Amino acid sequence: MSEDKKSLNFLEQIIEEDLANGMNKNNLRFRFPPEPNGYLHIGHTKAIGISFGLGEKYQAPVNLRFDDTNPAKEEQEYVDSIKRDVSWLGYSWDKELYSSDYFQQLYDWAVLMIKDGKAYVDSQSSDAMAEQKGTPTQPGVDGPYRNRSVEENLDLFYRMKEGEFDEGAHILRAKIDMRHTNMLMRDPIMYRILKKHHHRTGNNWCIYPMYDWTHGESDYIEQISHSLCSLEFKPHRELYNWFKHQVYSYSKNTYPLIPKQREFARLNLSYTIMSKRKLLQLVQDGIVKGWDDPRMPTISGLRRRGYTPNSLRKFVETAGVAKRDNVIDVSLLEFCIREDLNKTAPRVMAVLNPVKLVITNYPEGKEEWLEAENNQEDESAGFRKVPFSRELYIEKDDFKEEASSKFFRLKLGGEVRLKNAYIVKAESVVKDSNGEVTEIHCTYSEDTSKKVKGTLHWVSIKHAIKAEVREYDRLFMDEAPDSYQDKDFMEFLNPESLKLVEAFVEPSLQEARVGDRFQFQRLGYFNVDDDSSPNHLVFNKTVGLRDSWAKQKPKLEAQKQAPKPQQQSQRKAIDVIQQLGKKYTNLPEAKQIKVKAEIQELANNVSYEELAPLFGTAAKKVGTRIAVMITLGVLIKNGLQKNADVDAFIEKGLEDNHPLLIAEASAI
RNA sequence: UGGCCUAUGGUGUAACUGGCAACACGUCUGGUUUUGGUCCAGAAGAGUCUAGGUUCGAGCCCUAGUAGGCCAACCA
Repeated sequence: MSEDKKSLNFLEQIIEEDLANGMNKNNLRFRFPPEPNGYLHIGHTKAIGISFGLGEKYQAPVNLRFDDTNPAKEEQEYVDSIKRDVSWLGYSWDKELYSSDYFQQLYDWAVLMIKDGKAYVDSQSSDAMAEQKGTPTQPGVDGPYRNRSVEENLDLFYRMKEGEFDEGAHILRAKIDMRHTNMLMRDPIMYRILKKHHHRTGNNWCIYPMYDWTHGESDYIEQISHSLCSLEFKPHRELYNWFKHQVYSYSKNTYPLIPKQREFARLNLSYTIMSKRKLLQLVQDGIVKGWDDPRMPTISGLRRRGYTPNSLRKFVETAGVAKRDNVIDVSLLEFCIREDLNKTAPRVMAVLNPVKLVITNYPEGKEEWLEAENNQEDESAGFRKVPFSRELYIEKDDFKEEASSKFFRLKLGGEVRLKNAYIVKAESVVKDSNGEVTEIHCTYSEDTSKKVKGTLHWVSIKHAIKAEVREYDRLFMDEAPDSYQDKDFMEFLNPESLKLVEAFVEPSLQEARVGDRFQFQRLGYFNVDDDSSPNHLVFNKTVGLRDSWAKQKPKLEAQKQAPKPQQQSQRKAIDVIQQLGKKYTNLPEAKQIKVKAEIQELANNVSYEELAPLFGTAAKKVGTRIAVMITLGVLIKNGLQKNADVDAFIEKGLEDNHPLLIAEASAI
């Protein structure tokens, strides 16, 4: 019964408020309005999660509406991919709609606005209009066509629609205010002439409505209650409302509800770019193999990479919703997919970088099929058999001739457990002419009860299947590749974002089908790529396992190199005092006394020069000021001469209203 | 020279609408473990951008400043 009340994000709070103020819950309705001019990416997943998530939370319908008002850029391919991605994420829309469905209604309203003197046809060049528009800091001026008669406007607009004019000859503008502080309100364009084929309306129209004139009205027609979009549309809200009020005055009987636009910060991911234009460039320049290349931050790319819908939904949910710019660390994304796959992915063994291991006391020709647990996190996953024989592959990294006790893996004379099999002891190695280890000779023991520190994965050479493994690294080497004004994001491309590996996998993987996900034990999560076929298996590395050994290694090496800068000079006394001071006022009295003694002790190692800057500590940081006061007391006791700064600081302390500070000040 | 928005540990979000800052990721310890994974236990890390003000009391309210973002496409 204990509904753990999670705190609401600001959008949910707005909705709760509206509900509390009398809005009928049945009137709640949301929409996700992509433009079909590219593939959806992880950033869209946030927008999708917000609107569809709200729909689920309030059991309200959510429309999928394609904002298709620019025939020059939009294509059916993108419509299809978007629908596929949204469904794959596990959301279902109420209606599939298109802004282009509303072209006639929009046209009719525009005519009414012309009649009301709220819109006019402008016939200047775009340069001239840009000139008159002014700048963010300078007001615009009225253009020469602003006061055309209603008749003339009506006539010209009609003829625009009939195709009598060339592109660019005329446009329809709303008549608002050329001096408005919001540039968007300076007579925004409503229609332009575009003699292009539209993916849905064909050649029916040669005038197309602009975003601002279309988007809000589409919301209105669909009676969307809350129209949620990203922050860069905040300035548009004023215009959104202006247009809405015009059409409301024409159609309030048909469409009684007025939608409300609210804006949230879009999602940014470290080491990736999110701009559709730039992603398109990666595709067109052949940097990646397509929109669904597993290195792409597109939903289709992540899907192919092996990400699950759950992990993506969890990710955007965990990232949260607010209004400040943010950059989310990729480690959170990786955490989410590991968390999901850990519970569900069957474990198998695969060796990516093999070295041969020969068990000299295991009979040649013998083979055993040993029992292996599929997933210790999931009892229902059951068991499978894996073949064992005299000659195996293990990872090169798992063997060293000599190593410290921190190295839990195999070394000469050392013992290690082979996962699901026996314990082996390395006896000798065979090397090639370069000194590279080509074979490790071991002996095995059938006593598997012994405690050994390390466990290795392996495959039987005779039974192993060759497979192609594609290992991915981040596409960009900079945390924010498109944040530089003087550098192009392409400069940061990681030349090693894709590594092809010929791997050996256990024979059970013969049955693996495209899309199947596995954990290659001790390595990471992998899925079967679309390119895979039964006689040529292809795996993508979705993400590696957490690897605290990889983190440990550089440290150990660093330790070896630097012979320790002996007893790293401890923190300076003044810093410790400052830190103790911070919490001083929060401590129980007994502890305060102890801390005070500690400060006094430390104060003996503080110079006046170190202390003086702290006299300027902000008034409300009382704790710090008390600590400084105590320290000052010790310095004076040790013979420091008071000066004007000291007196001023003591004076200020006496005037304070915190009793502890006053006490310390007057003690001096 | 303008308008709008934002500011809380390294990162992201909270703080029941004014009661001495919580959660997740990340980092670090230790334990368990036939994955150096998982799991378990714990730690470090923020006086909430700055300065004033209101208040018994401010991360929340007010004022000013600072920093960052957005705004001049016949794109969405």
